[in-house]
Amino acid sequence: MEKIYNNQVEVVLDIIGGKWKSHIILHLGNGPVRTGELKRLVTGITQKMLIEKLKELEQDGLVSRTVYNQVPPRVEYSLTTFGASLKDVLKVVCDWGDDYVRQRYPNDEVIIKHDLHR
Amino acid sequence: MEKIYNNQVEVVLDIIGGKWKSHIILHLGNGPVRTGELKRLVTGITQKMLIEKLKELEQDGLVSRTVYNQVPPRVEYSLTTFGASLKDVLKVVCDWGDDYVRQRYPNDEVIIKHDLHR
DNA sequence: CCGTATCCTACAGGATACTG
DNA sequence: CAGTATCCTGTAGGATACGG
Repeated sequence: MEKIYNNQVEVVLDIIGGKWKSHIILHLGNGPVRTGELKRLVTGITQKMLIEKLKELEQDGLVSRTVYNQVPPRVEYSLTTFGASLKDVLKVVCDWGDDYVRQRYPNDEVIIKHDLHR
Repeated sequence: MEKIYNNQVEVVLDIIGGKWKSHIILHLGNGPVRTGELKRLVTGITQKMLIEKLKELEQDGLVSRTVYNQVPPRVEYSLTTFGASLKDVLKVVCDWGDDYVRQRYPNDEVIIKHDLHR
């Protein structure tokens, strides 16, 4: 069953679109992160959404999941090569978003909670 | 009333997210386009969605709308400076999406209807 | 600590018909 | 030709509770 997109941007939107995925990817930049730590980093996300989105990112080849057989359980997530390259692209997007907000909303009408990349 | 985002990527997703906006922006690249022509270019979009998304893009400062007082009515849309710069960013996104699809789905499991930028 | 299962709600997106 | 007004539906996302 083929997937059909109008253009390549839609492919990327399908991968990082929605409320949480970009935030997750940007927090996976510095090496492996445990599930609980990630939940703490991605402010406001529920466990259900975190696991769900991580699973989707894994299926799309952007995130790898490592399980350590120990008690208590330990699971770590990190970016794959694909994920890392996408993160570089997101950096470009971030920079544009930054300029956009600064120029268009110079008086804090728009608030960025986690000001990344600058 | 302030808007709050987790990161700058969300700002951009708010602007170009959804099913149609990226497609519209990419088609507004080559100068002004009339409404009807745009509807023809953006395959499958309904009139309601087209107008709705154009209005949102205009409010976000990415698209400008020019009305010519004549009969029959003539309305043209084009990218603003902001819109044009965003289009350059989308080009980077497109390129990544292209590589991604080529490497991960080399056998046409994924189809791009409008193969842009290459 | 990590993941799953239910249930629920809001809203993006679509079909269609109408106006100037 | 360009735009508006209704009505409808699928699904992303959230609250909550449970299990290994």
